[in-house]
Amino acid sequence: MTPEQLSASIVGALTSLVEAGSVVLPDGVPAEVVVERPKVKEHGDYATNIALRLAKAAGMNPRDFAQLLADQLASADGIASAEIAGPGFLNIRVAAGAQGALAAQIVAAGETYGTSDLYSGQKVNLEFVSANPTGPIHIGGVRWAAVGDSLGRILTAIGAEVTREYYFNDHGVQIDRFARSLLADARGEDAPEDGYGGQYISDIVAKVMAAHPDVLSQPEAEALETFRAEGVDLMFAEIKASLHDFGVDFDVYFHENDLHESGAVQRAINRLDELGMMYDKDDARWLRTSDFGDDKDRVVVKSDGEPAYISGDLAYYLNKRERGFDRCIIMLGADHHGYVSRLLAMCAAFGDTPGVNLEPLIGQLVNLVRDGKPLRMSKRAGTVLTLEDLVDAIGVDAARYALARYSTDSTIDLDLDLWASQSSDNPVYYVQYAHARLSSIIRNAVDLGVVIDESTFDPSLLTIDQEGTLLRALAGYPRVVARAAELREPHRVARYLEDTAAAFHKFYDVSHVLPKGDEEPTDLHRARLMLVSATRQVLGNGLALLGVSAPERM
RNA sequence: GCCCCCGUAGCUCAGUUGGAUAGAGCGACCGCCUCCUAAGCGGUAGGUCACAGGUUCAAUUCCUGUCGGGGGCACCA
Repeated sequence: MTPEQLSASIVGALTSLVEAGSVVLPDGVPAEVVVERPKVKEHGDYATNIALRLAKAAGMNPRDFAQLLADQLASADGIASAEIAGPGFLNIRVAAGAQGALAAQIVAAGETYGTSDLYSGQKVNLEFVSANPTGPIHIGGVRWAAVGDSLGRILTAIGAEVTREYYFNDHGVQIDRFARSLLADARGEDAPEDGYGGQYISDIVAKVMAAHPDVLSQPEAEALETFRAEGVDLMFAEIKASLHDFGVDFDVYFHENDLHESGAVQRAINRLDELGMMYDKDDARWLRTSDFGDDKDRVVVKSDGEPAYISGDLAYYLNKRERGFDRCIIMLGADHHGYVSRLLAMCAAFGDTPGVNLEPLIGQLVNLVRDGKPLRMSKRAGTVLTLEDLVDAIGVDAARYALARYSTDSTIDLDLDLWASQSSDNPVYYVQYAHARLSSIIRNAVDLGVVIDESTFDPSLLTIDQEGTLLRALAGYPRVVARAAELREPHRVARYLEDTAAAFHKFYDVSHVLPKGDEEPTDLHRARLMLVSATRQVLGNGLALLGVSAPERM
């Protein structure tokens, strides 16, 4: 009995009541009924407030409505009891056998347990990180690497066809600054006022000069071009490698420069022109973004004839749509939130639906703390904490988990001392430890010759509270995955795993799964082993959605 | 001035179609290993859910305002 099945039973009961004429529902019977797991054990295995919600429309007292529903439900399969409580809640207890059967279903489903087809047939473009190739990925971008990649896995789990994409800003003045910074370093000069500094600059210079020993004797413009082209390539290779080591690989690395060189920018502008969205003023070309909620119109082509930054985004968005993506999700830091309204306006100007075809997600920033004091980063001074620094300090699993377990609406403080301490304070160990314990039980079961399959599994033997709680936690997994996907909130998966790991640890503490000593295996041992197998499957599936390893031993 | 996010236990944070007695980890205190991994479990202590109104049978949740913290408001990218 899963929450979905219970929901269906309640809908069935409502339908019966309506058909019998016992109740009148002007708006019809709802397609599904939300059931929740009560916080208090006395409130049963599941509870629903559907009687409270429908009573007014039915013109009935909520408790009377609930009573009718309870009587109807009492005869339904797998339901042990349904009681009315408070103003009209319905507290439901599930028959032991009906609940335990889920364990075998999970084991049979394996890696597919929790997946669905909610987004099947949808092509989703997920753009994240997209850090400029003027330096290593710093801590701000790492949050998006962890959250974005996890969101990609979660959307895939609900059936979407996901393309992970990295927009590579290799066009514009920041690249010129980068090239000038490299040249200055090669000449032994200080970094330019608006340039970049740090050890990584010197490292790149050394590589470029090794490949082009004569670069400093080239004319200025030529030397600058050599440093630009080589430097960007080296930087980009380094970024890709860091992300790969972090478990994040993109399907497409899109170069902004290509949009300008291929004429895609001009085509996008022409399209908007045809749609009547462009106008000329003060020698510049403007897009009517204020018609679609932006504060003001935006310059697309500057008065000097150069395309403004937004022109690349116009072309890039159009390009994504032409590649067949129904949904283009872009993950941006809070320092870019001011850009959201014009992106949405741009989407609308193309005649698309903002929030559907284009969906910018804003996440708050990550602060670094050391010795209780905030750490100031400066790109110019080179005091940047990079993705690799973070991984060196706390490892990939802890880093990914730590960054993915918080709502992206919250600014997070990352205490370097705490995370570097590798202490067991980190919740990722709690979940991983549960998985390792489960794996250990399964290994021992094999050694003891205890085997379980559907034919020898008696779900009605899983009767104690901790088994029921664990089973209900496992039953909730598909819904958590669906909610995490629809709300774009991977942290829900992490929190769910912590709850489920806790339910398992509590079960482990009170019930011994395997025979002790020379005890003969019983049906109860086998039933619990099935529950253990199902739990390991769910924790493993969930950790995979976060890109965190599920260790067999710790 | 305008826009976005946040304000819940000492700390870090969960809590969505609005529900019952407010949740977890860490920290503090007291317990539990002759038995499958003690990186675990049980218990105690700790709260005006920032504040004030409003909607509702019901508000931490929705609306308005105030205060506090953070981040933004270019013919820069």
